[in-house]
This record gives sequence, structure tokens and C-alpha cells, in this order.
Amino acid sequence: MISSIAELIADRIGTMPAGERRAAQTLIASYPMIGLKTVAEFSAAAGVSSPTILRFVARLGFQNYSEFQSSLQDELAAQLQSPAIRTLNPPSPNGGTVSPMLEATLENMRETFRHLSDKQLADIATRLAERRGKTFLIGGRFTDPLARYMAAHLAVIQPDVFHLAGQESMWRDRLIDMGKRDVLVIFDIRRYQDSLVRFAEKAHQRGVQIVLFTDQWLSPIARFARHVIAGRTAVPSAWDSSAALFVVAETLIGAVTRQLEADGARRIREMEGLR
Amino acid sequence: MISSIAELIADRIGTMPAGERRAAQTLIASYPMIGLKTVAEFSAAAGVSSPTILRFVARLGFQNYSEFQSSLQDELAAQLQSPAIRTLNPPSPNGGTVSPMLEATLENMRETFRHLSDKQLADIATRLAERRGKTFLIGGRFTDPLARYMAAHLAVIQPDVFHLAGQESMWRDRLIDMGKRDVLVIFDIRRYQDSLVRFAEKAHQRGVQIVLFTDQWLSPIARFARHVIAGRTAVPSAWDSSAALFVVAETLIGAVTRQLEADGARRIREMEGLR
DNA sequence: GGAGCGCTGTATCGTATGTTACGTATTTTG
DNA sequence: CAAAATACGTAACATACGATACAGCGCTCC
Repeated sequence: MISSIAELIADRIGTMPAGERRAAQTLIASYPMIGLKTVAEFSAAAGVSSPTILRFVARLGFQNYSEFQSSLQDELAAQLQSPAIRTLNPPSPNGGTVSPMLEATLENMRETFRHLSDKQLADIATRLAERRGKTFLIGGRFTDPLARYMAAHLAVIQPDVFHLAGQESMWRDRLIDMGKRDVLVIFDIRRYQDSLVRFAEKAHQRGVQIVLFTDQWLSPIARFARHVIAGRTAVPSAWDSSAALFVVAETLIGAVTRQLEADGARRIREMEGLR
Repeated sequence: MISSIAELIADRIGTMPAGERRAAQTLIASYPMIGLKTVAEFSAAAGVSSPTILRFVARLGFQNYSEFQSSLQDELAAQLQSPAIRTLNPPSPNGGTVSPMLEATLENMRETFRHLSDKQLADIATRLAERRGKTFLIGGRFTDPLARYMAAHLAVIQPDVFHLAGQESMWRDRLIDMGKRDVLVIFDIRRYQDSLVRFAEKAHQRGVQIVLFTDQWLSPIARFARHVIAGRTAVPSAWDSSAALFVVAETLIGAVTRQLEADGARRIREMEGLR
């Protein structure tokens, strides 16, 4: 079973003529970066001519150079997706069903936060804490609970936080209350829901700032979003995992709380008093 | 100090017009692979036009697209050289607000699963998959979304799954439908809610099997619970974190799904047909 | 409400890049 | 050692790609 181009090369390097073998060795030496550059650069690095490079990739079974490059990119992408899982995945001695799931989830979180800068989160937190206007939250079929979770917390520390629930017609009518001072937090992962997209579009047209929690493939709502948080959702299960997004949400809640500390503390004390 | 293009983007994304921001977000979402492809592919993925992509890279300070790609490649190459050094999101030497939160959450999960045996999870999953009776789910003030999340998934793969929502009187009356063939999944973390405890007790008296998701200090409901899942909730924030419980819930959902594979698959197909 | 500015997409252009044809060099084989 | 076959590079070609000019549109600010 040959699963990488490197193996493919190792397999066939014996049958190659001198020039192509040099190409192969050069590629292996700095795998796979050289293969992502142009034919000219590749050939220069290998000290052979361009056609030799092309004959080399042809011998590997590729129709043309672009096809070869695409393969390399896919391979790289797969590696980058789960660096830890690939490199240091302990075969889970117990072999239980739990470990792979947990490992994947942990990796998803690390990966999600790797693509998420402190600054970006801080920006969103600031925007949510500003409270120039109202804050609306809504989610899709499986992500609506995340919207609820976030709304439940935000509503404690600031006024004018609304979770949009129930029938589509219900929250669609709330559009009339929304303006450019307001923020709309949307959770939407595959399969993306048309109704949400339409809603986001309308809100966007009204000048509402949209904060989108989505997966790495980006919901079409990203079109209209001021801020996009792309979480990893792939796990060895029949379902996608929203855990990474959940953690981002909690982080955001924490950040907003910190920014509102002064106001929030007073508000919480007041609330305690009401019980 | 800006050492990676990702940081550069995070730094300037605030000053970008909508189109370029979309480009930035798409790049970050699947960083850096999209940036290695052609302008046309990049623009298609971002849903903008080619010139917008070029203006985007220009704004980042690159003379042309090739220079931009070369930078990305160099970055990638460096990363591949030493996988240990993660250039993307540096360990936050500033002590940013993100890292401690994430670290604590990850640690919570590991710790939670350390005290949770495969067998225990498997038992619960089996019980939930048996479907001799009905499944009810309910949560507290901040954990109700977790109950909803779990209910939303379970309801897809099996019948008779009910999330108890709304006013206390509403779900209290549902007690009459519950018997010893049924399962009640309760989420309850500090501060434990009296109403939930009373509800759990009554359900227990009726012979309902209770699966409890709680924190490490154990809700008083643990008295009545057949299965107790204790998750770590402490994080450096004003709030407790339900992330660990969330992940356990997802794991459980996955396990139940696997057990119901045959039935579930048919059911899901049937559901698709109904749309 | 009107004028100005900035953003964005369409269409066009030039060029860098992959590709191929062909001639020369090198190796192989009888 | 001769002749054929294979390998390799030079050079010309075609195409796909990045770059740019321009016009339309929406937005902001007066």
C-alpha cells in the first residue's frame, strides 16, 4: 500500500535513469517543498533540465505537473490537519472507543486556537463588551445549544442579550429591532442551514455586525461576517464535534466578563439581591 | 514582533475592507494551504474576485503574489523542519488571556477522562441505546444547553427522546410519564439547583434510572444516580467551564450512535427522506 | 439629500510557466 | 566495435496565470 508520494518514489527510484534519479533525490532531500515550486526552480535545484523533471513526475504516474503538485499539497494538508495524531499518536493501548475520540477533540482544540490569535478574540470581546447596542445569538440545528450557553452567560453580565429561539418566523421578525449598533452571534456548521444564511444576509443588510462561529470549511455566512471563528470539527464519529467551538465560546465569555468586570460585578451583586 | 503571516493578518485584519477581510478569514481558516494555490482558486474559495486577493496580499506588504507564496512556503518549510516549534500561535509569552484558559480546559478534559473508564461509558451508552423505555434530558441554568445538545443528537438516532424545557411546573408534570424502564439524563453543576434535586429525587422514587453529569464536587443528585460522570470545571475565569462535560457528552453520543448503527442508519435515511 | 471617495468586479493584457518537438550525447547490445 | 536504443537538453510553443485599467456601485460625510 503506497500512501505518500515519498513512498512512491522510494518504490520506483530503482527503475529511473540518472537524471530523474537526481530529481527524485533532490525532492526527497527537502521534501516536499521543492515540489511545490516551479518546474524551473525544481530543475535548477536538481541540476537537470525542465523536461527531465516533467518526465520524472510522468514516471510517477501523474498526467502533468499540476496534478503532481496538487497531490503534494493534499498530503501536506492532511499532515497539517493532525500533526500530533500522525507523529505522536500512542496506539491507545486499551484500544477503547474513548481515547481516539478524546485525542481528536483535544487536537481539534489546539488546532482551532492555533488559527486564532489573542488579538482576534480580544477584538470580538471588546465589541461584545462595548454594549453600544443589543446582542443577539442564534444557532443551527445542533449548534443552537451553544448559542444558548453563551447567551445564558452574557445575559448575566450585561443587559440586552437575546437568544433567538423557536420558529424561523419568530426570529425573522426580530430583524426589525436590529441596527448597526447591534451584534449578531451566529453558530453555523455543516450542513449549513439556508434559513440561517438568509437571516444573516438580511441582518447584514441592516448593518448588524455578525460574529460567526463555523467550521473550517466556513459557512456561507462568512460572506457577511465581520468576525469569523473557524473551529475544527472532525472526530472519529458519525457526528461532527462542536467541542472546539464550545471552548472558544467559553473563552470569549471569560474575556467579555473580564472587560466588564467593573460593571459586571455590580450587576451580578444586584442580581444576587433579587433572589 | 511579527514572525508569521498569520500574525500579520491578525494584526491588520481590522483595517481591511470587507472583501479583503473575507480573503483573510478564508486563508486563516485553512492556513496556509489555500495561499499556496492559484489566485483563481483562492478567490473562488473566498467568494471574491481575483483582484481582491491581489489587493489583499498587497496590503500585507508583498510586492506580488509570488512573493507572498514564497513567504508562506518558507514558513511551512521552517515548520516542517522542527515540528516542535509551533510558529503559528506562539506560546503567548505575554501571558495572553487565551492560553491559560485553553491549557486549563485541556487539562480538565484529560483529568476528567482519567477518572472515567471505558467500561463506565460503554455501560451508559448501552443503557441509552437499549431503548426499552424513554430518554429524558434536563439541565440546570447554565448546563441546560448541554442537555439540549445531547437531546438534539439522540433524537435523530432513536425515538422517545425528550428534552425537558421551560418552566419547572412543565417538566415536573412529566414525571407521571416516567417509569423504571426510562432513563433521565441530568446536567447539574454548582451552584446546584434545588428544583433539579427535588425533581431527581421524585424520578428516582419512580424507579427511573438517572445518569448524572456533574462537577468534581458532585451534585447532591449523585445520591439518586445510577451513573455519575464527574467533570472538572475549574478554569482561570469568573465562570466554571462545562467543556469537559460537553466532550463527555459528545463521546457518549458517538458511542450510542455506534451501538445503534444498524437501526440508526435506517432511521437517518428515513429522516432524510422526510425533508 | 447631494457630492465625493473608496471598494469591488469585469475585461484585457503581458508574461511566466508548463509542455512538446527535435537534435545530440550516452549507453547498451549483438 | 558498430549500430541501435535510450536518455537528456535546447529551443520553440501554447496556455494558464497574475497583473492592471476601468467602470459601476455603495457608502460616508458634508
